[in-house]
Amino acid sequence: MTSIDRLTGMLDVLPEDRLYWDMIIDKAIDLAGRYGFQRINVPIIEKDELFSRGVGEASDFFVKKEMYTITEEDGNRITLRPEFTAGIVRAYLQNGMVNWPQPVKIYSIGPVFRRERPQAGRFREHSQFNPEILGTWDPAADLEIMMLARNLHRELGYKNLTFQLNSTGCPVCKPKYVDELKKYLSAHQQILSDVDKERLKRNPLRILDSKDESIDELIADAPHIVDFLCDDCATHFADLRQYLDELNQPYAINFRLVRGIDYYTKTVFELWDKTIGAQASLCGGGRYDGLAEAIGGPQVPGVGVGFGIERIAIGLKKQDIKASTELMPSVLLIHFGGGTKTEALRLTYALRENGIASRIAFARRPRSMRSQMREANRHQAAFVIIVGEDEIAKGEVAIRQMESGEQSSVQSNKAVSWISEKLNAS
RNA sequence: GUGGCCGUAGCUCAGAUGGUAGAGCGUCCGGUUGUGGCCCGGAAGGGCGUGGGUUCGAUUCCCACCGGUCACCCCA
Repeated sequence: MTSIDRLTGMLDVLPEDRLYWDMIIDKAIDLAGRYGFQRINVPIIEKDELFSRGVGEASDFFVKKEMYTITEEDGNRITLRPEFTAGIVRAYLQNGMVNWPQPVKIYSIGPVFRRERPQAGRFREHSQFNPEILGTWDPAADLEIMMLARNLHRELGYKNLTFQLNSTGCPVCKPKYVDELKKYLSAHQQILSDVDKERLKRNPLRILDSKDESIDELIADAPHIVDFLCDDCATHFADLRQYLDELNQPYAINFRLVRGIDYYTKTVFELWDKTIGAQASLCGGGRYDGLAEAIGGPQVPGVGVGFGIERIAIGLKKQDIKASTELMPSVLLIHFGGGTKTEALRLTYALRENGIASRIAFARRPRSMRSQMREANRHQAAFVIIVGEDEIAKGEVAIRQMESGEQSSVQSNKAVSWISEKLNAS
């Protein structure tokens, strides 16, 4: 009985689930490599300003106090990262990656923290795989990020995923659109829910993805961002769509797709799996051409995506996709204390040095053979090596193959090679 | 931050119109001399989420709080 519990919204990932994590992360690393990305680590904690200026003080991370921020004794405010991109862009600037061959393609994997109320598929600590392409305006970079997103899921076994794609414009064209939208929605304010009325004041764009179905028609008739894009944004969007079409990659234009982080420009997209619950977004990303400037650097265009590892794992399980549970064949060393224990220990380490998974039956005082055999069975040992007094007297050990029950006497100093041969043969 | 549902052993769950709790699984030990998976026996493990209130007495009634879960919000 533990008296101290896990913090709200935190997760213990047990061995069974960890298999899914390994599968997802292995695939992410594999794909990132094939796409030419290099892995970096960035700190879990950054200065508060990185996120207030990067993510944007108008975003809900700030207004709803969803970040874990602590004020140090000297007054510095430091924050547990609520997302990856700002830190990666900061690292790009600080480490002079502007002088590397462009674009720079890097990714990071690790936890991020947001103090939200937990829900199906939503946790206060969650882990992300986060690739970014920095230093190019080419919409083919947007395509590459989207292809990486889709293919990661595809190669993991996901079926029937479609992209939700939209453009969110840029500082040139977006404000005009927001004005128009606000005007339109204000004129119909009376049919908005209280929540949406609140959003109308704070962030009218968010009404587009309101879950209030009674305003679906209202929104369908609302001004569309695509009709307001400036030439630059419109061309970018058209080019990206052309690439997707030419590569036969299906996607759904979703003009109601808006993202909560302020730094996005032009392309925004998500990949959904509705079976997870209300939190359907497996990954979300887009372009952020103004972020580097916002945190004090030169203008560096960028595009990236964040994958929620927990959500992908949940989705895989719901689709009955199994993570590999194959165990390395292993050996259990059985002994009866005294000299037999010493010999068993010696053999255990010798086996391990030779690449054979092995474990010794732990016991402060000698345990019965039956008990130790049961342990071998429970741990699904492939072999048991019995080191008893009789065997030691003859310089031998008894080796039992658990599945067949076949048992042989082997010279002690040949035990490791005997098992190696058996393993190689099978 | 708001709302619905839930809160009995590690897990899945029983339980009494209020008299201080059980099962299955799991774990550990054992079933004659050093041998597993089946079977059998035994043990450990819970002041029934926490704190108040009502009562002679509450795990069972009431309230609050905490936690879990789902949804809103927001997001991966």
